[in-house]
Amino acid sequence: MSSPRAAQKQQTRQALMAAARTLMDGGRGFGSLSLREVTRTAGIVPTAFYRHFHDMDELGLALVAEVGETFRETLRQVRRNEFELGGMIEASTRIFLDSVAANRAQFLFLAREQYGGSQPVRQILTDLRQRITDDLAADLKLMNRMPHLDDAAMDVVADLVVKTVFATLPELIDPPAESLPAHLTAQAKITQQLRFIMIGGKHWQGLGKPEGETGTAAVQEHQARTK
Amino acid sequence: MSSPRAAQKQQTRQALMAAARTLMDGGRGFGSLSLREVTRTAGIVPTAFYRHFHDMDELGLALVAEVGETFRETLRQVRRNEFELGGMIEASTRIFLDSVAANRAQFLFLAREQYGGSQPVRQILTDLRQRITDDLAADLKLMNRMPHLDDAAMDVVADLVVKTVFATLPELIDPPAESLPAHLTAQAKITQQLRFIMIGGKHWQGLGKPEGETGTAAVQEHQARTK
DNA sequence: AATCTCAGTGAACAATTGTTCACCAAGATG
DNA sequence: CATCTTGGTGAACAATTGTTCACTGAGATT
Repeated sequence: MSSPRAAQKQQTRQALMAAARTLMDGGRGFGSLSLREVTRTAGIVPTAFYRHFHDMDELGLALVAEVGETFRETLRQVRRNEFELGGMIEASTRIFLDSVAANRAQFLFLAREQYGGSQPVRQILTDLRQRITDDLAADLKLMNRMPHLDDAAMDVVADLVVKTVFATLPELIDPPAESLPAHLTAQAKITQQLRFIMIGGKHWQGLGKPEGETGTAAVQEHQARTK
Repeated sequence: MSSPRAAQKQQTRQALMAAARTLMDGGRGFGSLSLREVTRTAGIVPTAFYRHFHDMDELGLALVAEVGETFRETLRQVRRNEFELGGMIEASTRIFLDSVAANRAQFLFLAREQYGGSQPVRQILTDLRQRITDDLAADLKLMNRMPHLDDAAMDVVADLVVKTVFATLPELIDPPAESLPAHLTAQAKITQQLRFIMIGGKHWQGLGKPEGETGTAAVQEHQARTK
């Protein structure tokens, strides 16, 4: 047991990542953190940083990998949870929100840097999000709840769901301001929003003619115009 | 005519804002820009900065105000455009995308800083977004397209729409990577996603029992279990 | 027990930062 | 015309930055 040296190293590495997350808690963006600040917060000397990361960017990539792993593990947990039709969204949302609360600092990094980070960080975050979207799309195709949608349309739905979840992260992380306007917890709100999307997918009727709707001509005309 | 002095001042002020936007084009976050960089890019000496802004934060607030005005003006343009039922989303989307393209740097700031910025910047951006959401909610209530939704539910739909639009901004601004996977332009994708949402709102049937759906019992059981 | 590895140290560096101050000169005001 | 206002200048400052280098000493290897 004890400390086989390599363990001590990874411990310091974790301290550096934790230091970066801590500094970001104060509202700062990752890109504005200095190497010296991070080492100072982690309790080591600046030069020791280079024993773990070549760059601040590389630290950023490590943080992405970390939250990515947490995220995907949470999704595995969601998928494992067998769900009945009506309760699926509620159950999934609750599991997800619990995970966000349990790993607040990690998801804070994700929320902050998803569009703000440096180019390499943003690129790898885009990849992570794409993988998540693809997984969700595959799941949606398996459970046959949107019979009118072809695969391409299902991809668009999955993209919308993931987009919504990612865009909701800040609300879930920040102090939710105050008891919200109505009796709307973040949980209730995101649940209802995801349900709107799923219902929309379920009632989609092909080419812009959801039900007794008019306006098909306008749609087709527009699509022709933009072809 | 000529230059009444105050005009020259506002011109320099604009140069400072433009400089900040230009520097952000390189993938940097606003929070990582230095005062000296900005003045250097704007072509003035560092000390002159203080004749216009007390702070870098104050520059950030000015940038928020600018893009906020552009945004709301665009929405006014959307609202002015009389729309037929089927073509409303398409027409609105097109107007919006045109505005984003025409004011790319402004919207880039909005997209990047919506969750990444310093606390004062983020606060005022939250306010801006809330005003936009409220306006949209009011519009949705006027045109009576979702009869089953009460006002609170309509607010949630408006929030979802605005969330989607804001979260889509980065795709609209960055080089769209390459000819997208399928024949999916950004325009077509966001249009279809907004349509999913609107259809979902239209077919909403009250309390979690959208149609011939089962599962209400499961929901209650889960909620009881996690209480 | 002797040797090697390597995570962390501490001094030193050139560069850049935010902010101050006295100063200028062109436009506004009388 | 004389005077005042004020946007922009340039030198100077203490502080902080990223990176280098030679070093140490405890754990790993032999």
